[in-house]
Amino acid sequence: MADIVEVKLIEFLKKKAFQPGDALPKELEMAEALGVSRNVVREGLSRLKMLGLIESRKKRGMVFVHPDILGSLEKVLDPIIMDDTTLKDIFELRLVLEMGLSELLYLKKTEKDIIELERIAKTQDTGDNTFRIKQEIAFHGKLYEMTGNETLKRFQIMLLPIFGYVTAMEEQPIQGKTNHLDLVEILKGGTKEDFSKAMLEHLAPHFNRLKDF
Amino acid sequence: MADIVEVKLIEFLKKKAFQPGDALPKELEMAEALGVSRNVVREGLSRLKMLGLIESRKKRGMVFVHPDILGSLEKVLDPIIMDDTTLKDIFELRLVLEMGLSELLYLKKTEKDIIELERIAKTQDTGDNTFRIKQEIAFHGKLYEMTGNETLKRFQIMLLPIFGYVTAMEEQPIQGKTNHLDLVEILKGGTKEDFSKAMLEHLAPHFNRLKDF
DNA sequence: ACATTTGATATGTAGAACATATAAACATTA
DNA sequence: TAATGTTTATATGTTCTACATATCAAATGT
Repeated sequence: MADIVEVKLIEFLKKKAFQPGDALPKELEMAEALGVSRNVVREGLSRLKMLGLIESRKKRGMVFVHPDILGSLEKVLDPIIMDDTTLKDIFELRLVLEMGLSELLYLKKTEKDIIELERIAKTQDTGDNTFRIKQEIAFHGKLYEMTGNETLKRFQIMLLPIFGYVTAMEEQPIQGKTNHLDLVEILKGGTKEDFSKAMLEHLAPHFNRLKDF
Repeated sequence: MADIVEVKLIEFLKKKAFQPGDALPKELEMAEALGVSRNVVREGLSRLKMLGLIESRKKRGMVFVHPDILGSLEKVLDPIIMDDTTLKDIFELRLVLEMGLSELLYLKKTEKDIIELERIAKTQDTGDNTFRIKQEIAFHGKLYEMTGNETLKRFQIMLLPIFGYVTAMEEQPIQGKTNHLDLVEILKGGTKEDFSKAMLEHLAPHFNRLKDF
């Protein structure tokens, strides 16, 4: 019945429209008000703490903070403990994000970004597989970074293990016929539509993989 | 220091490669093994329970289950308690998803889906604002549903309040020059590229909104 | 052979006690 | 007076004990 307390606490926070830094009632008061032991209240508070909704400071009490919405997701987004269906869903989600990025990229890209992106793309692709993956991560990570959307970027980083897990299943990595340098060239002078098309070609091997699931 | 216990428990789960249904050691054993009181262990377990990593049954003990990765996100994804930057990020994320959907849609769409989608789109648009929003939700919700990706669909549902909150800021709703029926028509006979373009036009008012933040 | 009772066991809840850190009030000194 | 050091009250952190409750499993009775 700590679940109930948890829900009530969250409702309480939303209802009162707390500002960051505002202090919550003390544990004993809550326990009394809800008719449960301090122990149960602490369990509820502990969960909110993990969700990043509150922080506790001795003597001050619990204070409300703006939640770190991705914090909790981070803890469970691990391919080892996920079921296969969700794994596929997440893999697909990543591809959808990647495809949808074009519009934002063309809104926000700067000269400086593109130069940096080109530098990353030009890094020699040795035969080493772990290096290739690193380079892949760097390039696509930079794309997300260019959007200036921190949440999006963090989300992408969290998705990497999933991506790695799925792609690691195959021995011989299949390259799309459009590579990173092609993408950079389009970003320099081409249209959004060209970029979308090129990105699709670049991701084609992954889209094909969806059918195997 | 329940944080430490939480991390250790999660590590433990990942390390042991638990199968769903497997029982964890009992609370007292863990407490002893970790050198803390049963209370602290319970706090940690309580958090895992909230993350959907474990379920507890009396006498049986705690059993591992495949996590509901979006469950925890659901609890904190509320515009009231989010900071403005994150709010904008999430709003943007939704647009990115919507734009990236085309590829999946063209992979998975069926005759039946399109008929249903057309039915939704044809529902008369009365002047009523709340109705218009409902209809908007129904249409775009159906698009996500058509992908067959349950995680994606759930995610989209969670994003709705954010979308509603942001769009509610303006009094007079601005319609894009491409409407739902146009999109359906393209889905019937047009190409992916046409669809992407049309979707962009449809979402144009929202993309414009990004500049105001 | 089947239904019932009983007991053992692991989680759930409660309450008291003490530890610890710290904000605020108070006292001390230059 | 202002700066600094000390005390004190207080809210969270941790531990321990006791009991409630549900349920699996074995013993018992029909």
